[in-house]
Amino acid sequence: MDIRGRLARNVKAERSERGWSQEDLADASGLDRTYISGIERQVRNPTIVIVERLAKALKTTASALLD
Amino acid sequence: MDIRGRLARNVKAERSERGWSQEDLADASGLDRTYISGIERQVRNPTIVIVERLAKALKTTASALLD
DNA sequence: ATGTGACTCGTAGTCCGTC
DNA sequence: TGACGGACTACGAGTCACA
Repeated sequence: MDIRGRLARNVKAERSERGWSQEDLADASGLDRTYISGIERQVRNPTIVIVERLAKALKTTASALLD
Repeated sequence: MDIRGRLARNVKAERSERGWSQEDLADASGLDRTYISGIERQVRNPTIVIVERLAKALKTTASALLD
């Protein structure tokens, strides 16, 4: 599984653990809802600054999201 | 320290642990020497795919580089 | 051996939608 | 609720000459 797959898996896991929709995460992170969708479908290659924003919204770390 | 700072610190640490120049890392990762320089000076905001390439060249993980 | 500015080109990331 | 598309702007990828 490549790095995009791992990010997708971890974001989905953290998000549903909170019972959040993609839109909830979009609001919490200040990112676009379609962009969250793209990350989870592995069609996006985000920058590390974006991964950090996701991590903060999900109360975890960038490292954990890429594990 | 933000995520770019942590990446810069960890790349520098792993690189000098191997006694590698920026150019050695550039060769091993297939990236340009000046691009490596930009990452270490925190003027770049690389994508996760780039971080993965650096991690492989340094025989570590993307997670570790962002810790 | 490294820092830096400038550049082209592709894609990151946003916003509007429909299904 | 989420997949997916089109159009758009901003910025990252990748490279060079020079200090």
